Amino acid sequence: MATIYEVSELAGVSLATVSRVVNNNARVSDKTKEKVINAMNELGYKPNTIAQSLASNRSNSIGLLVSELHGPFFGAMMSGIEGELRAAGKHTIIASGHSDEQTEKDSIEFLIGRKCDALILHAEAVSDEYLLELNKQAVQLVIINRVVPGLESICVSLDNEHGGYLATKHLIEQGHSEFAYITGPNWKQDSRDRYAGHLRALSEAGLAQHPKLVVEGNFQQSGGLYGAEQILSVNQPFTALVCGNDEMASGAITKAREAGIDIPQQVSVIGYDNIILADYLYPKLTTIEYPVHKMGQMAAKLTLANAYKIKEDGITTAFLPRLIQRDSCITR
Amino acid sequence: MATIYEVSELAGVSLATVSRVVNNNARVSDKTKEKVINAMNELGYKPNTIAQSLASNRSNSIGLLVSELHGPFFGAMMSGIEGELRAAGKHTIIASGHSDEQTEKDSIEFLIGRKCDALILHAEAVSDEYLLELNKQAVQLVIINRVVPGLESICVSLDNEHGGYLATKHLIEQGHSEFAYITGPNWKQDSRDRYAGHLRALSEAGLAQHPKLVVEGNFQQSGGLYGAEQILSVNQPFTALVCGNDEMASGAITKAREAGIDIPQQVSVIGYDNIILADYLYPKLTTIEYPVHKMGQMAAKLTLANAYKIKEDGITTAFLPRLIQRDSCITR
DNA sequence: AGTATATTTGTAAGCGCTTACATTGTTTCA
DNA sequence: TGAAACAATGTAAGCGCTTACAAATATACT
Repeated sequence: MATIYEVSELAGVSLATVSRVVNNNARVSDKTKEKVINAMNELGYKPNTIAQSLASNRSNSIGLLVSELHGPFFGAMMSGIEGELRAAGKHTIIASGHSDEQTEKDSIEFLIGRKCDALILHAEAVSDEYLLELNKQAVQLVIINRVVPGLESICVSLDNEHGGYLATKHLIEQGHSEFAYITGPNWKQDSRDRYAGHLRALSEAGLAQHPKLVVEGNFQQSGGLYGAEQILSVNQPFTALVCGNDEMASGAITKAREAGIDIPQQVSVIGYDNIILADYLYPKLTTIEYPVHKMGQMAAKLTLANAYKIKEDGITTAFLPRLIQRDSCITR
Repeated sequence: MATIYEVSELAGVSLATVSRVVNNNARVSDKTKEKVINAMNELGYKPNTIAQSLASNRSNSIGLLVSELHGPFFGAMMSGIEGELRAAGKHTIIASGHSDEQTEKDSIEFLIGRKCDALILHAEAVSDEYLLELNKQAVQLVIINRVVPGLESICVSLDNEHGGYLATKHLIEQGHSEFAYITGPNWKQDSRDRYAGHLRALSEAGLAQHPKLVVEGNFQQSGGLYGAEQILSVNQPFTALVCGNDEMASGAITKAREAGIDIPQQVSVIGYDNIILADYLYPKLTTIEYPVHKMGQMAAKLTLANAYKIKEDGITTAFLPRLIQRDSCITR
């Protein structure tokens, strides 16, 4: 691999001049620039980005921490972020945290070690204090899907409580009064928020949640399978099932169908997230939209604005969920 | 951030000694090692991985090129690869190529520029020649889901032709003789291979593919929607629909249902890949298993073996697909 | 023409590490 | 006891770039 030195030799200029044309950040006469560019082409020169990073303490790349590399939620998020950053000529370095505190910390350290210019974090397991501390250091931070008190301006989030409220309110308006609920993992804030919204809608309507009809799931299809099984086993009647997310709704529908229950005739089901799958389930899933792709884009824009002072307009950090009506909920 | 120099000062030893204990690659007396470790802890020292890479020309990280960051196929692949590499203490740097030649090249260059010790590539758009050339350079390569002549030993792949054959053969055995087919993009080798297998099964049974009943899709749900629409519009009877992958099958089923066609009573549908979604569709989708997660793991193992001489056993590069029977295909 | 000013280029000191080689200290054994 | 062999540590030269600062050259103005 050719180095900047060889280019400078061939072009008959100094290292500094080559560096200047590579980075296009200082005046170089057209004549010299041309010589350098020719030399670069002839040698097939590609800057060593590692050396660039070490010398400049910048890397033109942004670290992204997600919980998992698979699944529609993170897929859409990564995709939204990467697309936006790529358009701005920045690279994305992705690391996964597996919702585990130590793994999240390791990954964050890896990203910092790789001299990322900024970090976009979907961190679930580390504490607020840790994030506050991180923010105090030089790293530019954007936090996605979480609100850390004191860091509101860099937290891109959805009002999950409101979404939970919307879902249940919709069902109440459709005449339902007996609810089952499959939550996400209770240690996750978004899961708790969604459930809180559900309870608020209920109490507003003078209704209550039967405790035997709420079961903790895992935000995955298997959790929906399991949750539906539990709920059906308690022999407590209900006409609507609220799920913490679409994947669990999909599992629950499958299990209910196996049990001979007709969705939505006997039980209405509502999900959360509006992942692409929702539109292809049978029945098509009524759900709450989580604009994760858009939010990813926004997180990226915010990062670009903060880390590179690139002017971006229309920056919002607080997103509002909305109801997507399809076929899995019907009037009672 | 503390540097190795500060650690050496505090511990009262030389830079070299600190480096030795960090890398644990040369004899250091226990006493000295302890002093150094204490100093590192006291300062919260983390090696600057960029500087390490530059100096050592290694990075303990492996570059991964995928086509997209979203979607169940790449999700499972990334997940399989990353898990295996993480277990070996290596980091994964992911870049996406968007099935575009220039973008793939850019991303590969980015990964090389980041001094990845090896590359795992899901490259669809670059030529065989390009990959051969790349392989000649110092970079360790593993290619996934593609067989490049001359590079067989580093290509982890599935016999797509055989899978296509299995799918159609299964339907033939179930008594079907009139087939519709929604292909993936024709420029993709795996898509063509699957279709070739379909044709082979057909001709083996003395059957032929009606040309009006084959339409080119895009490997996404929208392609299934579109494909089914096209096929239904030609008014040519068929009893079985073979889809190039599960996502298109899901779209096709949705569209067929909208058209009032009962799946599988009127038309049997088979997919390909066995993505997680297949098990949650209604009817549950009969499909061909593409063990992408396993193949990802295998690609990672192969990489570890080649790039770091880590002994791994049970390395195979050629995978065989198999039929997964569920509810979307019935005997005629 | 001579000076002041702006533009272009070069020089050289790092960035934080690794590692070949040199040096010093410690054993071993004839 | 002293030379040979080995173990532990230090020295210093890079790795391929960026970037202050200095130097050289071009341009403007009186």
